[in-house]
Parts: sequence; C-alpha cells; structure tokens
Amino acid sequence: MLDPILLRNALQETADKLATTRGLTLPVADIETLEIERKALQIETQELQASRNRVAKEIGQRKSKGEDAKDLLTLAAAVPEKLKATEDRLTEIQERLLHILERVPNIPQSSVPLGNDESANVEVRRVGTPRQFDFPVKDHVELGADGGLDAEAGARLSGSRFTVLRGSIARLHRALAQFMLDVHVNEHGYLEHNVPLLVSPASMHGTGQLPKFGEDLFEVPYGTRLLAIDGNALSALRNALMRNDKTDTLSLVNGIAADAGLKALPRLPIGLWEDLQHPEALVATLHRWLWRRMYLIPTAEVSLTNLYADQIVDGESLPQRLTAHSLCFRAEAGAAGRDTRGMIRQHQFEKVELVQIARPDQSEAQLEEMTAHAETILRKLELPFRTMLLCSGDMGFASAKTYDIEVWLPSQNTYREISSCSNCEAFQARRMQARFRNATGKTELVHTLNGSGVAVGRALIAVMENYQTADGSIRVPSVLRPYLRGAEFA
RNA sequence: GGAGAGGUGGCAGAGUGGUCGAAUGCGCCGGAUUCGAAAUCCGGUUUACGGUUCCGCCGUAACGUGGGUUCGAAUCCCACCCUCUCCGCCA
Repeated sequence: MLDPILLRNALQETADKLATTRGLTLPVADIETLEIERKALQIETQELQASRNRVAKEIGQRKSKGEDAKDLLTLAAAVPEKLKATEDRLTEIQERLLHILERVPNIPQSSVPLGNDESANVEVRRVGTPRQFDFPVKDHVELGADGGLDAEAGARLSGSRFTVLRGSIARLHRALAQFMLDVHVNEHGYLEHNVPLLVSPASMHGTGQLPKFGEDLFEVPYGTRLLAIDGNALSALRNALMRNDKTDTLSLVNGIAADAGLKALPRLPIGLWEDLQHPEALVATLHRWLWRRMYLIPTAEVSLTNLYADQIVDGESLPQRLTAHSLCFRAEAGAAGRDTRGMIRQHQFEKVELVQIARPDQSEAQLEEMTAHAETILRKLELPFRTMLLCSGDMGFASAKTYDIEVWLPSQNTYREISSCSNCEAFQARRMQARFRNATGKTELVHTLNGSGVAVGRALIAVMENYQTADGSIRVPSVLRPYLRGAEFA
C-alpha cells in the first residue's frame, strides 16, 4: 500500500507517476472529493467527541461530589445520536478511500526502465554458454516419458497442470530442493524455516495478494458444509440490488447468514457492495464474505514476510535473511492455454524462497545481494542464465524493483523465468505494520524483499534438458551428486 | 469435540462504570552521585490521525476483534478470533 500521505499532499504527482510507469489511471477527482469530505467529517466528529467528553466528565465530577447533574444529563442526551451518524459517515468515507488505495500498485524506483510489457525489460547479465548438442534435443516431457515425469497420472488424480514424479526424477527433484536450501543456509546466512501453507485472509492481504488477486489463489473453506441459499432469499437480494437499496441488501445478506448459522455483518462493506454488482456470482460472493476461509500460499513469501506483521524489531538486527522450501499453489486463472505442455506451469509446485527484512537504507543493496544469491544456485548447477531488470509495466503489484532470472531451456531455444527477486520497499510493511526501531528510538516501516532461490520444478526441467545425453538419460550436476549417493546419471 | 482460565503499554502485572492512556515493577533514555563503574536517587519513556500562532502546544482515537447498553465503557451485555490447562480423538 502506498503512503496515504501521497494522496493528500501529492495526489496529481502520484497519479502522473502511476500513469507513466504502470499505465494506470488513478481516479483523481474521486479521491480529491473523498479527501475533502474526510477532512471535514473528521474534524466534525472529533469536535462532537470532545464536547461529549467534556460534558460526561463534568457529570462525573458533580456526581462524585453528590451534586445534581440533571440539567447536564438532558443536555447530553441528544449528543450520541448525532455523533453516531457523523462517525458512520466518516467510517464509510475512510473505507472508500482505503478501498481505492489498497488496490493501487507500488511506484517503481527511478532506476526501473519504462515500458508496458516484457519487450522493454533490460538484460543486465548473461552467464554461461548454452551447450551445443550433436544429437536431436529432447524436451523434458520426452525425457520423462518413461514414467519419471507423468502428466497423465497427474491429470487422472487432479486434472490438468498436475504432474507425478517417479523414481530417479523424483529423487533429483528432492536433491535440488535440498541443495538450494543448504547453499542459502550454509553459505548465504539465511535462517531455515518450515512454514504454514494455509494462511489467513489477513496474511494474504499483508503481502498484497488480496484484495485484488484472489482469482489467482486457491481458497479453502472451513469444514465441508455447503452454504445453501434459499431461492426466495436470493431473488429478494437480486431485487434489492436492482433497486440500489443498501439497507435492504444488508439485512437480506444477514438473513442469509443467520439461516446458515454464520455471523452477521455489522454494516455493508464497500467491497461487498461492489462484488454484489456482479449478480452472476452472487452465491460465490456471499460465500466469500460470510464464510470463514483460508488460502493456499502461492509462494512462501506470504508466510515468511507475514512473520513480521504487527512486529517491531530492533533496527540493529537488520537485515534479516529467511528461507523456506515450500509447496506453492496457483490457480493460474489468467494463463489458460499457456505452457500447457510439460511442467513449466503447474497448479502445485515447489520453491525455495528467500526473504529479507531490511532498513530503508539497506534495501537497494540487499536486492542486489539476494539476486546474486539466487544466481549462485544456477552457477553451481552450471546452468546458463540471464538476469533481466523488469520494466515498470511488467513488475508485480507490490514491487518497486524486480530482477527476473531466466534459465536456458534448449528445447525451447530460449531463456525462461526461474526466479524473480523484488524489493517491495515499505509497500507490504505498511499493509502489515511491520516496523523496526531506528537509532533515535522511533518506529519506522521496514522494507521487505523476496526472491525465488529458485523454483524447484523449473530447475528440474532445466537440469533434465541441459544435462541430457544421446541415450536420453540425465547426467547429474556434480553439486547434486552428494545428495544422490554419488550417482553420475539419473 | 467437552470442561475451565485468560487476552491491558517493549516485557511482567494492577485496574469491575466517571479526573484511567491507564498504578507498580523490570527494561530503556537523560541527569545527579563516582577517578570510573556497580548500587542508589531524580526525571523521562505507546502508537495513529487531525488542528495549529508548527520544532512546542491543543484535540481525537486505540486496553484481542466487531457490535450493543449508557450522559460516560479497559470495566456491563452479545457474537467472533486467539492463547493456556485438563479430558477425548488424531498424523
């Protein structure tokens, strides 16, 4: 989340920046109107509260002295109703501002090249030379066709984008994960973690997956009870929506909640109102807002970074380096038809994640360090790669600067992403209130960084394809042999 | 799943309707004492937002979360979340 101060003091400037870098149009006029209203309402609210407090205190003092306070009581009786109305309006305005703000992406650093898509990314390094093959190159699907890499079995169990690994390929996969973790822990100074794969909506919000990118996630309801919604209740709700009647909508929604034994909403959140504008997804929307739920992490970044949510750490202890090997789950909703062959793009995959928590003065250097840490894995595996500085339009929502590392895939005769290292600056920290105490004793938001170190499934593919032999076996990279009882071939 | 206890400032811990943003202790910062240190003594020590005659002051909010009662809520009521103990079940 951007600093709300930007919307107050530098709105146009911020909007311009987002337009040129992200190609995004900020609703400047709306924000301005809301801000003016917010300010007026806040002052009004606070004045009412102050007068309420004064009178209440006076009553208390008189009563403790045994004096009469009847006149004050009649005077005070009118205040609560008026105050409640003002408070409610203020809450709504603040909610609407937050609704906009939490959907605005981070502003790229000035060193980030401008561009709309990957064609504007800049290559900063190229390491290793792709091997020359004196036989027809097979892709990983063909190399795993003996059953080592079984997409058909995966599909039978779960559907498309799932793969079963077997035998030496499964072991190679495991060896890769072990190797990466060992390098980062023993040579790069990261603290090994094993983290929850299921996290709360709050955690997803903290790293920026929610509220905007829920469709990319797997959502898990508590229990197996279905949310059955009475048809009459649904059509009544549709009716209220058509009439644009918020009061009715809220009471109908709460009626449905009560029928299902779920807790009622105290007021109609702006986000729910907006979701309800899509009547075709009514049931799903109600489910999401009324049902308690968890999410499968799309990356261990979510779990690792959120360890610092609502924490205040000592500035002297930064930067902190954390790593975890974890499963990752992605719905890949926007990638239909892309990378359907092989295990490049799966709903479930493994990754060794790197996270750093840094002071603002450190984060730029730490991004370079972390990217180098990820590259080290590929260097040790002797896989050719190139490092790309992503352009402004190709970066993720929370990032201020991102390097992608792309590994050489001979079957595709190109480099494919195997790691992404980002500096999110205070964007995530602000959402999750992750802070440190600086030298003067004041609290300040930390900077958060995350990077893949690296994607295990894609590393497996890269090893298979780059290390293939004429007879279709895989030579084992020397750094992995200790993990495979010294085996030379897999 | 059943029974019970509890969630308060960096930590510990008091506070059961009114001058409580909150006693006390620890920690931390500054000062005194000392050749220096320890001990001791004195003072200070939450965060966010708003206002301002802006480096000072004024106001508002926050005692797990969200509602409610009340002129007034950390304190009373309701719902939920979380933690701990015991029992049951379980990888």
